[in-house]
Amino acid sequence: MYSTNARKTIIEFLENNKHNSYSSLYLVDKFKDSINKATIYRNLKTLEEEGFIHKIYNESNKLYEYIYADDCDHHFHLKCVKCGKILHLHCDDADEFIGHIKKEHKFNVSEDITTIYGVCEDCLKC
Amino acid sequence: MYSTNARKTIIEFLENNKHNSYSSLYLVDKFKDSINKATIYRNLKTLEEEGFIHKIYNESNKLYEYIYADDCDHHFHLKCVKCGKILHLHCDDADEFIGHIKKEHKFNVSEDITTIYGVCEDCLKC
DNA sequence: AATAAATTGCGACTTAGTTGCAAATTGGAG
DNA sequence: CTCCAATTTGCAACTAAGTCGCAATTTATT
Repeated sequence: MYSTNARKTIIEFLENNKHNSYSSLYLVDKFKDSINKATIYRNLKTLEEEGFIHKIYNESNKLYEYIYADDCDHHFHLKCVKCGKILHLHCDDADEFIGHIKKEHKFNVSEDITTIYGVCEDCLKC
Repeated sequence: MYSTNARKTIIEFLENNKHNSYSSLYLVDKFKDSINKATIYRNLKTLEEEGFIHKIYNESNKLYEYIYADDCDHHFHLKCVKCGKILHLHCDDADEFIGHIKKEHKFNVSEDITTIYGVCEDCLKC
């Protein structure tokens, strides 16, 4: 994977915003004057394939969203539907829950492609 | 809500296929000779607003999917990424897990808009 | 510096989903 | 049953996120 200006810009932005997810559209708009949208989409695709970022499923079902993959395997993501913030659920209770679903409901959960939606603490006050 | 032929056809189909989800595109194609696609989308929207069906989030992030809402509130849906089958997770362990997330992780989970992905028992054999 | 491979920009394209509008259908009041 | 307003439909044009082919540029290697 070559290190290009476009790629560096995208990675730098995502690295500096690990706690939120950023939709493809947000990135396309943010860098519209410096990086072509096809380039952004191609980079997001490559970065995901190489494991640098994770693609998650947007509740609007319209946009791709990405989070910087800081060792993002094997845990659920909690996404606040109000502010967009992502929480990484490292938690034994989650493992137990998954084990229970496997044993009692005969279903093998894939944490990595599942996003749990809800409202975070900060947004509950609003 | 008026009872029209188009609406009756769509409801009947969804009622007879409660165990799977059907994407908007599937319905558009299935009834392409008898119902205009705008009518299908408008009906899906109306039916969802009235609570007859649930819209869920497709892992491809490209298509709307719907399940017939047979008292579909307050539980997770498990969706098999291989066959598309939906399981309705009525389960105390889920409630405990949600309670734990609320208490320890300060996050209020919305079960109704969350779909848990994985592989079902049947597809595990393949 | 030369070269091959990877990447970019551009613009045209694809396609799921939406919208405006006139025509048709529905259901309730009289 | 008939009339009428409200709802729904079909159609075609539109929107917009994302993709693709290709020529031009950039990158890494020797």
